[in-house]
Amino acid sequence: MLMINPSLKTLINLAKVQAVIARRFDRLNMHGIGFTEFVILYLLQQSEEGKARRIDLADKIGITASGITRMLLPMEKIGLVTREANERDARVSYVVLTPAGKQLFTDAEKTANTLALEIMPAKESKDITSLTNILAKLGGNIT
Amino acid sequence: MLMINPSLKTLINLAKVQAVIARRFDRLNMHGIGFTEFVILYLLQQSEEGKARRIDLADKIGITASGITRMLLPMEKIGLVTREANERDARVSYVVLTPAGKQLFTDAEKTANTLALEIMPAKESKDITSLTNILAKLGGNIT
DNA sequence: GTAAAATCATTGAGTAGTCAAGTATATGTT
DNA sequence: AACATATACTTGACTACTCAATGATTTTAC
Repeated sequence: MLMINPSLKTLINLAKVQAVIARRFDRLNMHGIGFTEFVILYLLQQSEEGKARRIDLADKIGITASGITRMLLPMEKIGLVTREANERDARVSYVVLTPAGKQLFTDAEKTANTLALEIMPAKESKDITSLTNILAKLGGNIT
Repeated sequence: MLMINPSLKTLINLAKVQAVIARRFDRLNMHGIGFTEFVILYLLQQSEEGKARRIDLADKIGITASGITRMLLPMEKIGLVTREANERDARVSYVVLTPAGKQLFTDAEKTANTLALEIMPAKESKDITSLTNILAKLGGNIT
């Protein structure tokens, strides 16, 4: 029985915990969207102008450029976001939050908050702070 | 700009960090296996008899029964694991680690350990302990 | 000012899962 | 003993990504 180091063991548990949590969120099926889509709406809503470059969204949520293209396709189709060109750089295509997208986020946010508190109750604030700090060191920089 | 609660924000960062780490592990392409397959080999190797029920493996790594069936198929095909019946319960089919599977784990473990230490250096032992404890509360019970 | 290198986004092909439904067996209830 | 419920696993159909390659544009270096 080979031993593995504590770092690796921790990363294995991180993967497990995340898998279970992700499934719980996705099963909520919040107003028709999944967890990643919810995070995209959150980031757009939270940005100054309600828009962002595709590559920046991808980096923030930790998926690839290809992944963001594919996630956004159905979201554009159902009208949660639209496309906008950048006048100074023709390579860039902004993702813009629509009023419908903003409204859906507002609704979904309530459901998501409830589940999040079920998983990590506010009274565990020490753990929440501690976890946030560790995740920040690991690249979790979403504010 | 709607605020979301700290618990939810933490879970969003957890998802991001995990996505990035998972991709790093999978890109290693450790001797032909991915991260989840590595964890399956680890759990089998670490078990008393080098075998486990499918459902128990699934629960431990946080995927569904369906998911474990699909993960194991190619692993059986390349001979890392085999199947064994349970005499007392015909519903059960054990997953058994083969010598080839054990050998591959031994090799892959070195690569995985190195990357894990790159992500969470051993000198951050306080963080590792702290993260392990928090993950344990969230259901991360792999030892 | 042109060539080389970098960046942004998309596409084709594939993988690692999901859920819902189904099969087989076992267990609990009366 | 019979019937209902629960458990273990698999399958069909799907989703949410991945990588590698490509096209288009911009930036950098000479």
